[in-house]
Amino acid sequence: MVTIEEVARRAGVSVGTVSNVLNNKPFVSPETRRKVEQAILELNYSPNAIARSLRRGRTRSLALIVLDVSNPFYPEVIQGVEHTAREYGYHVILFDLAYSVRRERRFIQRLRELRLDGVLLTAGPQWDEVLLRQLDLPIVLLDRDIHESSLPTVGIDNAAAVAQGIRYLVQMGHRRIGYLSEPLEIPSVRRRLEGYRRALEEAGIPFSNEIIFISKELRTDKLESGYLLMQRVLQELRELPTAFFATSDSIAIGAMQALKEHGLRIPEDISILGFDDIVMTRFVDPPLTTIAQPKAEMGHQAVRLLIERIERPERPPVKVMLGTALIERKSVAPPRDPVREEAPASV
Amino acid sequence: MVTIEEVARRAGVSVGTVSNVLNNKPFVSPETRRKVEQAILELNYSPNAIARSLRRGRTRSLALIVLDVSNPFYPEVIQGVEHTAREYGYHVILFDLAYSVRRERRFIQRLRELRLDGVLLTAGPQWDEVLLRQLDLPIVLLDRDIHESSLPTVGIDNAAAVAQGIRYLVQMGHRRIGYLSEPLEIPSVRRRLEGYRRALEEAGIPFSNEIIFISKELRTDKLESGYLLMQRVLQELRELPTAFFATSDSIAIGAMQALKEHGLRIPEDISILGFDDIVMTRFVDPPLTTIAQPKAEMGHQAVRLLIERIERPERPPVKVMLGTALIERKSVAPPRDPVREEAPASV
DNA sequence: AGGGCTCTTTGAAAGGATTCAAAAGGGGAG
DNA sequence: CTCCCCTTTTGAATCCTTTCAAAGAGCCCT
Repeated sequence: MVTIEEVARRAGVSVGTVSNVLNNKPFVSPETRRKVEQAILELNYSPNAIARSLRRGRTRSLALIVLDVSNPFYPEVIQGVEHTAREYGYHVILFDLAYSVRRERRFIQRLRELRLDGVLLTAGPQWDEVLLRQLDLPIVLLDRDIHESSLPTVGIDNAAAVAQGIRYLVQMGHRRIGYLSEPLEIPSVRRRLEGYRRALEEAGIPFSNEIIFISKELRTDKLESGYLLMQRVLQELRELPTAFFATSDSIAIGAMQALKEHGLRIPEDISILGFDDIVMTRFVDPPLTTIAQPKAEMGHQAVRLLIERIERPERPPVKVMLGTALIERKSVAPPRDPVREEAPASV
Repeated sequence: MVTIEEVARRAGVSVGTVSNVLNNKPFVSPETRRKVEQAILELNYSPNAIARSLRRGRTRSLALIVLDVSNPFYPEVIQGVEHTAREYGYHVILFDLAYSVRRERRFIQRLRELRLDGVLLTAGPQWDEVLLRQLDLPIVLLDRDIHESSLPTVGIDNAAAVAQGIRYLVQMGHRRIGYLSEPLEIPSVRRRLEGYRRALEEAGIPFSNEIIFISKELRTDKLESGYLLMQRVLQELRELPTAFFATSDSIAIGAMQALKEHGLRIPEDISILGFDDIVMTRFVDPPLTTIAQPKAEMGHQAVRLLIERIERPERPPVKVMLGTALIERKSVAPPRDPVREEAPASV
C-alpha cells in the first residue's frame, strides 16, 4: 500500500509537507499544495488511519454497547447514533451484550485495548461502575433513567413517563390496573414501577401486589415473555384488571396475543398500554396505545454529549432529559363497567 | 497510559520478552513469564491495539455496510454478524447507508483509510463493482441473490424462493395473483419478479402487467410504501386478484392495513403472502404467512466466509446458498370462489 | 577447560503517520 | 550588498508494538 513517503518522493517534497497538505495546515504554498495533491491522485494514496491514530493518540471511534441488537427498540437508536457519529467524523464499533454478563468484562478489556475515544452504553443490568470509571474513558449512558447514575446520561424520566400513562388510564375510568414488567434487574425498569406506584397513590387507588406480574428471566424474546406473563395472569387471577400497563411494547404485544387467544377483546374487554413506541405498535390489532420514547433523538443526543466529553473534557458533564409522549391508538378504552366516581348521586 | 516498556522495566526484562509473553510465544521460561504477568497485573497494563495493528498490518476489524439499520430485516442479521465476528476475535464497524448513494463513495474512502481487514456488504442498489474491486479488500456480499455477482456471496436463490411461494398460492387455488414489489433497483428484488413469472408460467397462468405494482422510491419506511401501494391497487383495479405476493413482509403488512381499512378481510376476501419472516409477522392480524430467510445464519455464514477470505486468501472464493422456508400462518386461504381446475367433472 | 548444543533473551529495525525545532528561501530596507 | 524578518519546507523524533537476527546462558561431552 502506498505511503506518505512515496507521495513525498513523487511530489518532490518532504513527508512533513505532505502531512501539512493532508491536514490543511496553513503555510503551504499553493504551488506545493498542487503538486502534492497531484501526486496523491496519481498514486491513489489514502492515509493510514492506524498510523495516524497511533501518533495522535485518538482513534475517532466510539463503542456502542447494546444489550440486545435484535430488540426492536434499538434499530432507531442505533441509526441515530451512527448518523450523528459519522457527521462528526467518528466511527461506531458495535458491541452486542446479548444479555450475557460474562461478556461484560471481556468487553471492557477490548475497549481498553482498542483505545477508543468514548463509550456509549445502553440500558442493561447495572454495570460495575467501579470497572467503568477505572476504564477512564469518556462514557455516556443512553436509554437509561436520568436519575440512575451520576455519569453523563441521555434518557427519560421513566417514573414520570409511566405516571403519565397511568393517569391517562385512570382518567379513562380504570381503577384496577395490572402491571406487566420485564425483570427488575434493569434500573430504568425499576423506576417505571415507582411511577406506577406514585400515580396510583395520587389517584387514591390502593396498590395491590396481586396484579403486578414480573417476568423472571431477561429473555431475548420479550414478545414471548409478554405472552407467558399474560398466561400466568389468566391462570392466577379470578378477577381480571380492566387495564394493563406493560413496561415495553413487546411485552404488551405478546400479552395481547395471549389475551386474544383467551377470547378477550381489546379494548372492549380489557385495555392495554405499552411503552417505547416501536414500529410494530401501529400494525398490531388493535394498534397499541403507548408511551413513546424519542429513540433516534436519544442516539443523536448521546453522541453529541459523548463527543463533547471527548473534545472538551474541561466542561462539566451534563445530563440530557428527553420528553416522552402518550400516543393514543386503539388499545385503550373506558372499562366496560366503569367504577363509580365518589359522588355519583350529585349529578 | 502504561506501555510495554514500563512493563519490561518493572519485570526486569526486555520489551521483546514482554511481547513474547503477550503473544504466547514458545521459548519463554516459566519464571520469566511469571514475572512479566505479575508486572502486567500490577501496572494494569493493556496492550495498545493500534500499535499492534500498525506493526502487524491487520486490524481485526470488519465493516458491516447496511442499507438501512432501521429496516426490521436487519437486526437479526447484524446480531449474527456481531456474534460470529466476536467469536473469531474481530470487531464490527457499522456503516449505515441510509439509502443514500452519496454515502457510497465516502464509505469506500473511509474503508481504505481504516485499513479494515474485510467488508460485509448487504443488499442494496448495485454498487460500483469497479470501485469495490479497486478497494482491494476481501469482500463478502450478504443478503444478496446468489447469482448477482461473481464476488463471494451468502444469500438465497430469490427466484426459487418466490416460485415456491407462488406455487403454494396456486395450489391453494389462486390463479389471479397480484404482485407488490419494492423498487427494482435492488438486484435481489428483480430476481423475485423472475421467480413469480416462472412459477406462473409453470402453472399455465398468463402473466398480466396490470396486477404488478412496483413502488417507485426506495423509501425508508417500507410499511408506508406497502400501504400506499395497496391504495393504488384499490383505486386502479376493478377486479381484485384473489391473492397477493409481496416482496417483503413490511410491504405485506402495510398492504394489509390498507386492505383492512377498505373493509376487506384477510384471508377470507383476499390472501397475502410475505417475504423475509420478520418478527412482526407473528403479531399482526392475521399472522402473516411468509417465506422465511435464515437471517442470523446469513450473518454467521457471511462472517465465516469473510474470515476465511482474510486468513486463507489462497483458497478459492466460494458462495454459500442458504435455504428458505414457507411458513404457514393465517394470511393465506383458498379463494372465495376458486377458479375451476381443468377437469372438474371427472371427480 | 573448551567446544558445541539448545534454550532464552535482547536490542534494534520497522510499520506510517504527525509534530516541531531548525533550516532554507525570498523580499525589503538600509 | 548585507542583514533581518517572514513564510515555507525539512528532517528527525515520536507514538507502541512485533519481529528477528544475534547474543547470552547453561549444560553436557570429550
